[in-house]
Amino acid sequence: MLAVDEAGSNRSVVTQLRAYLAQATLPEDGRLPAERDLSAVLGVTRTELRKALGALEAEGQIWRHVGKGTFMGNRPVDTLSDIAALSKRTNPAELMRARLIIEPEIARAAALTATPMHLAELRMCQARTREAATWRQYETWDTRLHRTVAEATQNTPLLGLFDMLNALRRAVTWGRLRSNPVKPEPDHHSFTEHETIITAIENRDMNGAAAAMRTHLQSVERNLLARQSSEAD
Amino acid sequence: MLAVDEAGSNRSVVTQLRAYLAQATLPEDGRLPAERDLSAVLGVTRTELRKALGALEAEGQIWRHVGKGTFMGNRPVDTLSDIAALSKRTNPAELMRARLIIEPEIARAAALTATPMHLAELRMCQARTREAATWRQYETWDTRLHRTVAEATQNTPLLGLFDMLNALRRAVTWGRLRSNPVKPEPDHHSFTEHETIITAIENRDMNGAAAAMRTHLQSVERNLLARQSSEAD
DNA sequence: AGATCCGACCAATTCTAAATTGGTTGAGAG
DNA sequence: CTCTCAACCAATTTAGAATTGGTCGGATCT
Repeated sequence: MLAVDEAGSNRSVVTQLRAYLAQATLPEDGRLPAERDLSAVLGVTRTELRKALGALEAEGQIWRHVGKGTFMGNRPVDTLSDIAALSKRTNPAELMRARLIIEPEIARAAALTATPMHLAELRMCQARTREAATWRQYETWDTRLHRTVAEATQNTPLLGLFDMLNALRRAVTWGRLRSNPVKPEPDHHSFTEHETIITAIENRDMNGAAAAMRTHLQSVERNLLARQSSEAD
Repeated sequence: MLAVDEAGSNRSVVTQLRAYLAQATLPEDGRLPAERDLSAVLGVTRTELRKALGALEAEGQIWRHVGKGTFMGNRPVDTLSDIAALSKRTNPAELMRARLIIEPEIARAAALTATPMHLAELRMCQARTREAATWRQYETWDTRLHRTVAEATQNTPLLGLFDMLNALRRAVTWGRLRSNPVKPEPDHHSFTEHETIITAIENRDMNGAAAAMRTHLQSVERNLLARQSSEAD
């Protein structure tokens, strides 16, 4: 009934559990048997086992989750890399801040590594956006242009990050489509801004590419805010 | 039997299909009924319908995928945001290049937005890494320190990108764990480098924070290469 | 003959229901 | 009082059925 006694009885199970963990060969992911099974193997009550597991969890040796199981090692940080979950916790303004931080650096890297093939595709996308008869077509080629910049870095992880930002953008902007059905006007700001970006990349001007991309995104942001304020547009 | 006749018969189904698409109210994701159902609704053969769908797909109005269905709009770019798929197409060197591009910018942003709470947590993580008795513990707090920098940006998408990079790192490094069981030495390069990063963030020195983070990552990279060359270590 | 229709089948994907898992509660035994 | 045991709960995984676009071969019609 004394605290010492409780600790004592628990400690024996804990040590027994520690011995088991040291000896057992558990699967790649470090998952150990279910509590019901493990209690049978160790010949202890589930209640007892759970106390011992609780102790090990408290000292960070293991981590548990309902429906998943009990695992050895550090609990993995709950990764926010899920687009759907992420899109619910953010907003267009925050997303634009992230884009302003990331995409200029992607453009900078692209200026260093772009191949003639990439440059040709950039030029083609630029031409297609000018020819676009509808906003749908414009956005198709605009998206591809920006993705080509990311591809030009020739860096797979970087391209993955860019895709994630893009997926987020679609998820966040979801619902409020472009209300304006007319096609983009020939003096749309994006045309000259795209031109500046592509030229900088062609000239291997890393700082110029980053600056041009930043300017472009700020321009897009200004446009979004303007459209938001005048609802009808 | 002439080519014109074929085109003529197809065109009628195509126009019928176009009319249906213009009139029908399809779900949020733009998915239209299954071919077997749609053919019944339009009163045409599935073969005929498929020809018409093929035409519309060719001109980019719709896109199809086995098991998924047929959808209106542009085919979504096959996003590389899947960690597992991504980790197979990349390598540690490429990943480190991406980190060198992204993480300094995260540190720069953090220097601008970090709250006293974040600074306190950074200091705590730094202390914990110094106290670490094993590499496992060291890595736990090192990881948390770097994530706190990302949290300090107070930007959800940016934090998501950071988590994605981290998940990638774990996936790519998978298999070759740290072979050295001894604890980190007191003069480990990371200690002073972390100190420089945290100090810069405390001083709201954005350029300093970015530079310190870049230096730190380059140091880690050097370390990795050295360990790789001397396999035994 | 030759195109078309029809049914069946295939592989990729989604949907659904059962099984599993850690966490919790309450009655009863010691 | 404490511990045990069984049942239950919600989160998660798993496995199998159902669905979907794509394909093939024989039957049918022109």
